[in-house]
Amino acid sequence: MAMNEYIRQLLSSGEHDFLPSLSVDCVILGFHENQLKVLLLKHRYMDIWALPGGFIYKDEPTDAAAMRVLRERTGLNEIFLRQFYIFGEPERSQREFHIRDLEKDGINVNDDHWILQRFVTIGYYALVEFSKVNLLPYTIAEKSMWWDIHDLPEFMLDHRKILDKAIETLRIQLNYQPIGYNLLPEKFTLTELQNLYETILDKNLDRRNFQRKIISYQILRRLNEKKKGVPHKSPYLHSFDIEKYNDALNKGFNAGW
Amino acid sequence: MAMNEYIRQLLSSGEHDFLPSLSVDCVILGFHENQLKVLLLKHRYMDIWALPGGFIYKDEPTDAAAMRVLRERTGLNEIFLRQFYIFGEPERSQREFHIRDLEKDGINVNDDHWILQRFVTIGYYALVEFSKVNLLPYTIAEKSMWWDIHDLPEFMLDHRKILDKAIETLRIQLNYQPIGYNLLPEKFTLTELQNLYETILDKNLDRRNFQRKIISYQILRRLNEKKKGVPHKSPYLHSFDIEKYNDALNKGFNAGW
DNA sequence: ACAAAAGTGTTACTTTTACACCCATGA
DNA sequence: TCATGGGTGTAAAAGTAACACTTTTGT
Repeated sequence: MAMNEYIRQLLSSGEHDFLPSLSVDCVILGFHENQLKVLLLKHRYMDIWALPGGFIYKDEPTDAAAMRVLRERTGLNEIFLRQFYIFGEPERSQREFHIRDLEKDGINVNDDHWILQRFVTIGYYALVEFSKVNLLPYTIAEKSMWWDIHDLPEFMLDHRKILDKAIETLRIQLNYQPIGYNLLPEKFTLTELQNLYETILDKNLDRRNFQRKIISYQILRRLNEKKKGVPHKSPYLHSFDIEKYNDALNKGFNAGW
Repeated sequence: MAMNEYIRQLLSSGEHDFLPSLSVDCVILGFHENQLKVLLLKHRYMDIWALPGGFIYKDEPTDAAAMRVLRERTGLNEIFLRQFYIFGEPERSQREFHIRDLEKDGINVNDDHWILQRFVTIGYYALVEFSKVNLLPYTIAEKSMWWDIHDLPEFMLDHRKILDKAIETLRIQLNYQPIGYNLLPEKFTLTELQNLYETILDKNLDRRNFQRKIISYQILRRLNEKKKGVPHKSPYLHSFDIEKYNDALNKGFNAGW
């Protein structure tokens, strides 16, 4: 079985290849059918789910490691990726977790094996365009799947906490940064953008006020094109003015003081 | 020489005691004479300065490690401490740095010694009440000193980048969080608080507007007491309503959306 | 023709900004 | 008594919030 082979390989070469004690975990968020989705991997023996994560090569920047994990899972490159927190509690449970799993794999490891050591994990979140993602096969997990943010399964270890922290961070950043590029398709309607905001904030916004405000940021271009095939009046399509969008990402809105 | 002894000890027991590849660095900020100050340690052979940093014990939460570093340097406990970024580039220069220094110490280490490996560092910032700090002797540095944020020396490695990132983070957080507790004495004037804001933001604020806004947050109590011995009209003293202050820390101001 | 989302403006209210005078104190 | 920072209010401007009707489209 490929998975088993993969694990054996990882276990034997990992100590040599990877930074010890450190991992990355990615909260990969996509937007689909007006709902925010997160990509999770199923544990190989239990019906619990984990964030896609991985280790860091000894000469690899941590950001690059997170990007690599992302690429491995989604096939996407150059997506929006940002570290948001480090989870550095000594998690005792991880140890028992691994031992139990490896036993079921028919693999024995020494008690001081690197995989059993404590890991500090760097949390990254990524915003991806749902429609562009092809879930790639992966050897370490049985299955990967998008989950609605409002309807989540049981999580492995503290991964629920990591996800919650990512969304909390995103919610705060919404107040001084634009969002949407990488989460929405190239062309989108203002209502779609508003739905994204509403989903992240988990509250309703007034349509006209939302439009006025978002337009005042000057990061949008209204196209001479309307969305076709929708059951009602055709809305205008918009796209981001990527230069101004990136400007806004750097400078931020709402100085406050 | 105590420093040398300390280093030998650290080098020999470190691999056993500490998480490999990971360190913490603390940006310790204090406020004094209306200026924001940062605590730096002098390198033992060169006239360059470093952030106080340290390693993480194998069973120690990363936050606790940062707190410990802080305590070792300032004698303070229970201060405001927050992780703000991870610096995870493979920094090649560190290696040559250590080799050169240890040579001067008359210490030889193997090429694969743990101290020569790549370290990912977790950046923490701390806000401390300047007047309460007693700079404690420390064996690894020749000298420690408060530096004005606007007048800084040459830094070791990428520590300048870490400091800049800490201040940038602080500046952003000022827009949705209160600040001042732990940086100001128990009783302070509104002007002192305003000076703190002005220093962090690096710009001037209107006195009346500042007061109106800060009072509207309802985190302050005006005391029936005035500051004495100042060369002009005695200003009222204020203190934080710590319950409301902490509430505000959790909930945040300026929702924006 | 009907149901449903899209487009659009105005008014009241709140918040922010800009600005100036008198007062209290120590030197 | 003088110099200096402290205390205080208001008016104009900007921004935010609340709200409703007409248009367009697919069915």
